[in-house]
Amino acid sequence: MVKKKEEFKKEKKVFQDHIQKAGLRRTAQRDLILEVFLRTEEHLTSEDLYWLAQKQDPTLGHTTVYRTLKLLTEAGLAREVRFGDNKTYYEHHFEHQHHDHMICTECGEVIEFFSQEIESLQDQMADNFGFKPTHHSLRLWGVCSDCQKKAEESHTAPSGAQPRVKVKSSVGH
Amino acid sequence: MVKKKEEFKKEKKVFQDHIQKAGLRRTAQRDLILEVFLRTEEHLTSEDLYWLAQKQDPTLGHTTVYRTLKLLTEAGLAREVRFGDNKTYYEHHFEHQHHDHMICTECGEVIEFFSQEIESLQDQMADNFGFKPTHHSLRLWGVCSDCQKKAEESHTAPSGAQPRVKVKSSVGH
DNA sequence: TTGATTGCAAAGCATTTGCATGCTA
DNA sequence: TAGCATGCAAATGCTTTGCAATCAA
Repeated sequence: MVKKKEEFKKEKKVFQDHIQKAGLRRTAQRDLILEVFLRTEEHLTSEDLYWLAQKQDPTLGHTTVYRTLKLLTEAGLAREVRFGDNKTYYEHHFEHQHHDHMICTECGEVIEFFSQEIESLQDQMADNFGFKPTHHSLRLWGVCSDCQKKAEESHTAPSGAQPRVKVKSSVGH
Repeated sequence: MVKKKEEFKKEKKVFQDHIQKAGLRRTAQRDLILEVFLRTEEHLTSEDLYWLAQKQDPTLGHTTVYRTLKLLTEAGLAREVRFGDNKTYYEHHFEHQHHDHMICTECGEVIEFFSQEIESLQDQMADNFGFKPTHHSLRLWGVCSDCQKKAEESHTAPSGAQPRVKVKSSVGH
């Protein structure tokens, strides 16, 4: 894992600025958590991030990760998302275009998508009610193309019971 | 509170059928919980429903309400919804057209809306990814027209801090 | 009679909080 | 030095589970 020194300069500045503006303090833990967050492209929970960062600083505590992720969200670097398994996931938000999610209820894969038409219709709809939207969340649950193929291949009919959503995570614990 | 004997006949049959098909048993508690649920038009939590039903049967337990709401959901009578305050709300689902929600982050009001155009675009979008959607959730958070007016009237600027979503409930405890 | 159902208490789980200690600015 | 940050343990809040007693079919 090569450390590119010049990477994430902008993001780091955003965080430093936010910390300064809020009268907070820069700490080694916050730097580490930001670094690990920026390096990881997947959606991750506080727990995921804890295990990743903990490798670099074994003294790190869960609490600090929770608190720092809130800070990153306030700074506009992260965004909280929920996929239905009752956990809070975080994704990159800085200079990332807004997008929505499709969640496969078989394998947990998360597909990001964006539709300007849907966005416009939402705004229009809100307008009809005199409602001033600040943010929104659109999620589609269903079966991704891979899992559809797998279901066809295995001639045994899939169990009728609907599985609880389980979000796939490539983060090893 | 007048009890209309002939009300909710269809819904009750749906529940009885589901119970029978699943090899379960009809009980006074389940009947009561269903009755109270059907009578209440608002979005309510298991806790809300517990307090309402508890008036009629003081021996009723929280657990039974939780379990019965799951049953109602399986039977297609109820639908789980979340508004961002980390609680599970239930709304009527049987013969109710699918709809989405706008949630006022000032007063907690929940506005239901429906747009066939948005629905179609979602399906189209899913199709682009070979994704077979089973259900979805669209929520807009923002400020309702009433709260906008109130903000204008009180010349004192509203606090900049974004309040946590608090869902209004007209259910008295 | 038999196995589903109930309600209590206890357990789970993700997240938050209190507080003594440690550390930035 | 002041007071923000940390990390542990304990608390929280919603929801689920274990289990003995009860009840529907």
